[in-house]
Amino acid sequence: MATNANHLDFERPLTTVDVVIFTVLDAQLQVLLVKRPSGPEEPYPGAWALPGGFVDVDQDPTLEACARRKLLDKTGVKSPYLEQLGSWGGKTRDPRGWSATHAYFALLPADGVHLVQDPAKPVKWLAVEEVSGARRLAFDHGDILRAALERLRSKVEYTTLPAFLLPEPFTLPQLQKVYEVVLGRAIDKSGFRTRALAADFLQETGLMNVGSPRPAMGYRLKRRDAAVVFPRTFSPRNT
Amino acid sequence: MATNANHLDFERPLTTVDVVIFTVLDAQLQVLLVKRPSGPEEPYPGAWALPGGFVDVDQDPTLEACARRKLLDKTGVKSPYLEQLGSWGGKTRDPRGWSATHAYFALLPADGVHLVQDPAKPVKWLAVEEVSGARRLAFDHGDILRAALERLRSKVEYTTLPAFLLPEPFTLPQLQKVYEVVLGRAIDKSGFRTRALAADFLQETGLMNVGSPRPAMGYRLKRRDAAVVFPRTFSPRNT
DNA sequence: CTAATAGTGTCTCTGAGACACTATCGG
DNA sequence: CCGATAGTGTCTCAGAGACACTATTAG
Repeated sequence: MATNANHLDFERPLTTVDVVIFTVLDAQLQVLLVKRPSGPEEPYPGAWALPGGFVDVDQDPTLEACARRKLLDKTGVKSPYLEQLGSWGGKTRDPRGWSATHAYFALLPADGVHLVQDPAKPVKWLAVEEVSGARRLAFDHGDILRAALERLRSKVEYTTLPAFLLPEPFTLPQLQKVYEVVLGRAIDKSGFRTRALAADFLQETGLMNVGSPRPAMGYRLKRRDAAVVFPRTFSPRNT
Repeated sequence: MATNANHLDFERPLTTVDVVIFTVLDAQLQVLLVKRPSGPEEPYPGAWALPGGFVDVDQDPTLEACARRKLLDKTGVKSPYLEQLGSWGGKTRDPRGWSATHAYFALLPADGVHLVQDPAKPVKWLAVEEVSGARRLAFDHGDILRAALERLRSKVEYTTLPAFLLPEPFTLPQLQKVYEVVLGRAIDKSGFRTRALAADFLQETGLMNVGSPRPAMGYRLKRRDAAVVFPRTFSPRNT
């Protein structure tokens, strides 16, 4: 560490990873939130925030591994759909100093999750519509959530992403419901079915009885590692 | 800084910003590269790399401002099209320690650029096809460049992004050439024109003589701050 | 049988691809 | 007048939207 190594001797930003975890519960799109602890030096004590935290240079080999660790910590889920969302960094976003966060977003079926409660940091699902005004999130997590929602809603228009929000096997009517919940509008059944089946990403698993009069065909994903892209987007006429 | 503040007392990753700067020059898509300095403690001495470097917590208010600063340093260009690409971070990507980089990508017309040469760090344009095999980039910049290319090529299919690669005013045949260069294939003229004009993102600036027999209408962008999205993607039949 | 949900068939319309055509310039 | 480039018109076709239709179950 002689003359020339001092060029690393400057202040480094704080580095965190945050994860926007979505699911569909009670026919609503929900996001996982964690309550900030209330120590004297803690920023935003008691406020709700996205799950996340500092990168641990000893424990985390990569950013994505760090995101998966945080996800596993809170939900017990090992391999959900996970995608990088972007990064947010600046002088003022954290009162403790210049900080940069790497944001990921994850999709998972609600039934596979046992929320891991820690008395110091309660965890809960909240419908995304409820996050607003009074219920502001800590840091710039409101911005990050908005960006995640925008990304999700835009991708839902032309990919099979919503399938990752459902436990397998699922029926086409169930899948359509999820599309409608995320998009916030109704979709034509016939078009939806043609499109979904033409995309060739589903495998039949036999008829299922889901409490509705007529049983429906059950399906599971051919591949759980990536979403499939439709040739065109959904979009109502006259818009 | 008593009992409770020590929780910030751990090793922080190195934080950098890198910018993938594209232009079209000599009918080729080119990327700006900087030669790594060759000090004794420098990683990848003499190798070509993306322009970038450490975040300066005193100088940079945000990540994006940091990217713009680096861009201005090398090219003298103040406000090109700039978009976040993603982040790459891990234990092994930089021999100096755990590091995370925030990558941006920029599009600019070649004619507006005076490359700012620094004897210690030469700068040059290189056609993206030339970056490969023997000409490996420093760090994981090869991966970052690949991701930027993928993002650019995919967006070119359904947005007006390539317009940011041309000096204004430009003609539709010129714009079409840029699309073809980026996509690496020919596009039908008639379809291209209908589509471009229907997107309503161009403003006529009068006929231009560009050395071809017949003068063509010149155009400039109605808005330089964002790309416009087409209703469908380009894509040849039978694919 | 009826109600309710699953699943299909048919018509239309938009917008892209292919390609032949016309228009306008320099020499 | 000719060659070259700018710009237009016409046909077709894929795939989404709208919506009426049939199928299968529970009670």
